[in-house]
Amino acid sequence: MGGGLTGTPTPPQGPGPAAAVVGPAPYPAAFFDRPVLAVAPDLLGATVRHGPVAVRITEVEAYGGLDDPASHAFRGPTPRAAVMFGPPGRAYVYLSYGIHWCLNIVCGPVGEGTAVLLRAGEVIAGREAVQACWPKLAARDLARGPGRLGRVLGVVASLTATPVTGGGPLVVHPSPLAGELGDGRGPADAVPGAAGKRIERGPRVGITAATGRPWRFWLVGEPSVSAARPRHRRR
DNA sequence: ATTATGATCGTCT
DNA sequence: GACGATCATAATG
Repeated sequence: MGGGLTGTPTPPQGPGPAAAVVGPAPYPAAFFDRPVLAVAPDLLGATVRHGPVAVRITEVEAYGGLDDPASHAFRGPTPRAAVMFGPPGRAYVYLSYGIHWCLNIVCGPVGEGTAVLLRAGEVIAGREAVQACWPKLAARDLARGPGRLGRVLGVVASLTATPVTGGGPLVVHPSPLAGELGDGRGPADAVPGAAGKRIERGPRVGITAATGRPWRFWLVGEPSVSAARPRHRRR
């Protein structure tokens, strides 16, 4: 894993309502209070939970602050982007193309304005209910793409600015054993976090500015990551 | 297989 | 008033 903070974090939370949830402790705010380019790859393999649904993150993008023309924070703390300049470890939710609610996690110290966009993942809890809602989608496609990921998790505007470090409706934590997916993999095959997985990086997608920055990160070999699928090249 | 287009609305100019 | 950090569907090779 990366340097320093990626080990098992010390849970800052005492017992409370959130303690009833079984699983690893959430990442503390200090995990997100680092350069966004350090946090982004460290989030690969982590889990986002909202109610009964949990997604294991397989693809992310880093967005900078005033220095990143592709970032919503580029124009400063406008009403929409103000959350990005707030404390790290909180959700930044925005409406994409008038249709899709997409989820970011704010990073860095207050005033920096950086965040990680969660672009794709694998549904590892609540999958039956999710599948029932979108029966035409293959399991690997349920949370593929930021719009679908947000949709599966039930991300809505009111979640913006809520902490993901515990005590809020959204929680990000180190990935538990993936065995609960029930897709043939037993707990013995489960991979905690991104351990054993290769991480690749490349340009961000869907943007028109700063396209040269390789600020997109993904787990190699994950079906939910479109870039991981070898493109059939014509001869 | 790839390409084109409509949906739909908050945000910023 | 224009433009998206996108997706689903339809048309076409």
